[in-house]
Amino acid sequence: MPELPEVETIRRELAPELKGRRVTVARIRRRDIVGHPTPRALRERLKGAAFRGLGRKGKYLIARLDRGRELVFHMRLSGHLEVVGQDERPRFERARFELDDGRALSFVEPRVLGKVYLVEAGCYPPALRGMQAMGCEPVGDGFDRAYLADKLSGRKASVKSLLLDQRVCCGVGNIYSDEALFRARIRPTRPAGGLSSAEVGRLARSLRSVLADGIRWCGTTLSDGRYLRPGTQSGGFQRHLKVFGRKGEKCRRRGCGGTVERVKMGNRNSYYCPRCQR
DNA sequence: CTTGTGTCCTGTAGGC
DNA sequence: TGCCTACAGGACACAA
Repeated sequence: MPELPEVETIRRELAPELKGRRVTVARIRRRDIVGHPTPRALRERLKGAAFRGLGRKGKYLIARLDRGRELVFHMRLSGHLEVVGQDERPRFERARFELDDGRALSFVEPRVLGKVYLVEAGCYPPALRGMQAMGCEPVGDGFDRAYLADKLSGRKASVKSLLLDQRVCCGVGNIYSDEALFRARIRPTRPAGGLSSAEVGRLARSLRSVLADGIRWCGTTLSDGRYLRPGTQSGGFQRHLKVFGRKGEKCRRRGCGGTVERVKMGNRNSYYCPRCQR
């Protein structure tokens, strides 16, 4: 499930491949993969488009094109991007952008929940309003205790559910929110507004550090292999997970001896150590 | 406005 | 062996 560190890794590894390239032909294998405009309009407008750079906002990957346009990708749960040779066609390829060097950018998304959008920069359609409403990035400027306190204060919802809210912590998903809460020693079920100032400070710092570590290790590839880097290598952060996916296993904090538990909140799982996290 | 729930989608794991 | 169900989960629509 690509979250901020995974999308950032894709951005860094794809950028040199796309530099100076043009799209010759866009092929849409599954219509539902196109979020805006229509598959036909996207195909027509993309013909000959040149890549100018690769950016990222939260979990969105943004390819800047010529004439002020942007090709925006969202991987959702299982998407990934890779540059492949002419004759290579990855399984679950949903869209393919042939490049002028004979290779192709392939958008692979087994579950077809991901989307690709072609838009005018700064003029986003309703389908992308989530991207505009996004809050501060935990890896960027302005994400500190004061910012987080403002977002969490007075809220009765669980701190976990608010960390997943992209208007609060853009780029954070299920894995990194659980890991950040572990580092901050806070239970995911705690009402957000009930955190002390010190806890909010710890949480802000933990989010920054866990995402930075995720980027350093090129993201998290779970045993299901849902996330892969553009060269189809695995990330490395799964080796550093303290709680996520470790239900029933021993807490990794030295001298703790607790057992990781899993709670279902809404329809998603949260993992935590009941001894370390209060 | 806030909060919780259901839905999208499809491959895979696990049960029987 | 093979079928069937539950599950994964980010974002959003919608209800209370």
